[in-house]
Amino acid sequence: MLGEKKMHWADEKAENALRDKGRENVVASGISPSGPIHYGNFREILTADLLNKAINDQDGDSKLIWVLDDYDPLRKVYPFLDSDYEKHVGKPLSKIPDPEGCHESYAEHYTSQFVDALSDLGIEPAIHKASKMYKKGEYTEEIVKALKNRSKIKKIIEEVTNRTISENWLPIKPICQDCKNVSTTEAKDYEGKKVYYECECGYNGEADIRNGEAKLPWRVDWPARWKILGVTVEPFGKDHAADGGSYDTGKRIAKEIYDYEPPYPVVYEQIALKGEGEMSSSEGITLTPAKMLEFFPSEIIRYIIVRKKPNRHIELDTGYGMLHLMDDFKEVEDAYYEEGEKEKSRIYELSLPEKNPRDSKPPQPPFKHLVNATQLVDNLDSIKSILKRTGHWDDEYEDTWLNNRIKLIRNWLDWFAPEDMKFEVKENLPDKVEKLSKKQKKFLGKLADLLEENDYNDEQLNNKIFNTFQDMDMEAREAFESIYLALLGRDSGPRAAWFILSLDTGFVINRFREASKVN
RNA sequence: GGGCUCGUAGCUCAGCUCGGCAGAGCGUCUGGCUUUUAACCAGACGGUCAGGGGUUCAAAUCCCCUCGAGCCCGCCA
Repeated sequence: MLGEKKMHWADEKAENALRDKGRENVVASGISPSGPIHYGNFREILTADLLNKAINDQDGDSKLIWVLDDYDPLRKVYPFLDSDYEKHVGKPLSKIPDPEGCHESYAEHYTSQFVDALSDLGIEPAIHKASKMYKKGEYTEEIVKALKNRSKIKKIIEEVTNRTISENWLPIKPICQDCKNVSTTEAKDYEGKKVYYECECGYNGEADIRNGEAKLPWRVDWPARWKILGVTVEPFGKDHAADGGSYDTGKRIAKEIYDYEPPYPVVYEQIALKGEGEMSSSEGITLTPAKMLEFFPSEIIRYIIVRKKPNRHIELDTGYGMLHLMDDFKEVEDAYYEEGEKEKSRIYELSLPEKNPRDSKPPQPPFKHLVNATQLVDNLDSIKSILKRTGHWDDEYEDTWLNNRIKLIRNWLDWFAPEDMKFEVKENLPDKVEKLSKKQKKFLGKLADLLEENDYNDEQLNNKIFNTFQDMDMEAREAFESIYLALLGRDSGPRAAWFILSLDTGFVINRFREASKVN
């Protein structure tokens, strides 16, 4: 792969990381479970996964970790929370009850949903919970160092961010033993492993830094964590990357305080939902990977992110966008199996949740076709026969593939499909039949007669339809339009003969008669 | 105040790192499949590369400015 003219962005960055950091790498993601972990957050860990994979593919020795920041305080009562969560604002997420009562804590609840989806999407990071790391004393050495170097750290933050920090500031946030808040405490002094603090709740106490009674503030926590876990590569959002942001201060704190080279950074852009704005749990604009798995094939969920460079903004369009995605994905799939463009083929490999693509090309019935078939008939065999008729299904293909795809499409139709992609056989005579001409009505009447007289197979009915309108000196379009207007209330539809035969014949006869009698 | 990303065909975008004839898919239109389409095949239409200036034999690509869209940072993480 090295030396190829076109590499995937993950391969380029992996090459850089290997050059800067050597063969052994730890790729970290640092998502915090402050609410439903959405697709925008997923970009971070997928980016990390891709880098990890790409490094290993270039003969590196890399592992993927997720530092789960569950010691982060709840910032506010998010729209999805009950108002009585007010009392938990400021407490670490691991110490707040699960809003739905099914897990040990708030953090646990949102983490576990996400972790399940991750494994379906082929990502299995080693998880390091910040709460555990603090409680087990893994941070002790770095906290002590931070406290000792408090004036240096203060100076770094002041220089990089151009702000002034109060003279007696300490780089430590104790968790109030009384009210459990971390955002309302102020460290006043320290001695050895003890920090003396005051809390807005009125409690004054001391915190032992070895067992999770205090945490480092973010700007110091991050570099400390790099050192503790040996992080060499880390993707993070542009919020951290802004001038004077936490990567800028983290870089210097890592080098000057912890004597550690900061990780190779990969900055990624946010993901927006078309028409709604950037995803953010605090705004309630969220689409989680777990939810997406109910209507997107898993490889597409990865593909959306894989195909874009991390610094490109992504606007996720779950409506028409789905059609584009499916078309585009076919192209990269073809590139892989037919030895097309290297970069596309690589995008395909990286999009699959599985380690390796299957030996032969998976089924590729056109998405729109499948959407139509799914709406037309309701069972697997009928859908299969529609696909076979158009040459899009092979008996060698597995039913499970199709079953799964149909399930996703049904959900998509219910939730996101644009109206003009949907059709349904109208229960009652559609209003649009008033568009029918005299001739068209007569034609429908004749069709009703024919259906009444005899049973037909699809070919026979198709021929009858053609004979009928040709005898009447009608245009094909005119004739078919009348059928669709009567049944669907729209002027086009699925192949008429097969469509009619998939419905109840008595129902169709009645409908055609009714339509033929409209004034 | 500072920073980032984006602006290329009706739509979604690639191309920009490293300058060399403006591209793809979808849509549309036309034709084909001796029988319709929202299957399939072929072809066509379609662009002041946001605007202006500069560098260059040569600029979508590099530099500067302007406009427009979205976002981020300012002792929260």
